[in-house]
Amino acid sequence: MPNSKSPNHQSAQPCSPQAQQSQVVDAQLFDNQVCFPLYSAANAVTRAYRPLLDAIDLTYLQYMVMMLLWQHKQMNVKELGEQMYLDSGTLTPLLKRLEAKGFVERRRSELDERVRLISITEAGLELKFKAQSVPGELACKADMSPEQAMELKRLCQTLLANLGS
Amino acid sequence: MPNSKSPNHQSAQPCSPQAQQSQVVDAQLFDNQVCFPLYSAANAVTRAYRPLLDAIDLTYLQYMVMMLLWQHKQMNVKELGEQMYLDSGTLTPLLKRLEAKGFVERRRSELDERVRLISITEAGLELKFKAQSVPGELACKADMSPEQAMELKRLCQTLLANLGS
DNA sequence: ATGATTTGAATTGTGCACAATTTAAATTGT
DNA sequence: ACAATTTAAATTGTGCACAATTCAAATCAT
Repeated sequence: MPNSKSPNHQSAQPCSPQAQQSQVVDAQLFDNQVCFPLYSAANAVTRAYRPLLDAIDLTYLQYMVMMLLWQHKQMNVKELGEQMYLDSGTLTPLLKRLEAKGFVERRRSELDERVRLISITEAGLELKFKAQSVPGELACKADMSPEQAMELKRLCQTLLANLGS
Repeated sequence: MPNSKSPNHQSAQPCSPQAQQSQVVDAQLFDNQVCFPLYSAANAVTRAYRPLLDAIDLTYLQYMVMMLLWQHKQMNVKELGEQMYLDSGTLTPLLKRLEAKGFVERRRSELDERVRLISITEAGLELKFKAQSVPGELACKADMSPEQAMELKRLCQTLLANLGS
């Protein structure tokens, strides 16, 4: 067993289908889906952020990029992609839009011409203050206990890790 | 208190910011976000389904629609939208694509000409058998215990309900 | 009955996601 | 040194999401 990933659970139907549960669940029934509520909740979150972020002219994803840049000041596309589980196909146009709004600067690295360095601008830094109330307002809408929120986060991170890539 | 929705928790920062926690968390720090892992996990799920669904020429969302139609045989756009938390702007083109593939039929209701009835075709019904292994294969990739899966689902449904609409 | 309102879908336009491909620069192997 | 490979971004094309608008049919109000 040369793998650090040990658990190997089986939920609705087992991995090797020798089945025979007393509680037979129809895994092809819409209401028995686990991931669709996840999918819908993720959409609901971006919908809930939208009116809060409209005021500072950011989408939810752009807001997440800005959050990384408030912290790191400068990152390249690969680093952003690793943090956000996104590739250049998604990030390049998004970063161009942030550049057009004046919140980031996109220039080539001088050490490695392939690398595109994304750095925050003065206007981008100011956004951090304008966005101060956003987390609290969203937490209010979401109305989850800290325990529920942490558990949700933990489970999502586990799933994300298990699904790999 | 004329509201059935009672809890009103406050997580990262309280709704009315009179703050002062011993454990001060910076809600503007990327790593402290609760919803971004949710967002990333949802993307990872559709990514994980993709190779499984390619064989039957369905996207994840199309697969969810087919699941509803395997059960109900016929639904209108509004009913689909209520189940899936999506509107006609998303569903109409998706249903046209399913129609083009021959998995559903789209016709007007004769009782109410505004209503578009979506009914499953023979080919659409056959998909249910071809897709039999999909839930098990995904469960295997996800590798969550039944308890974890149920808890994740429950938390997502709570969040979805709290965020409303 | 008919004008006003409401309702169910469709349309339009913007912004993700992401597979697949392309481009150019850096690195590796001999 | 330089051909082959690898790597970082960008590009292309398809399919969601969703706000906003439009359109037509049904319902309501007088």
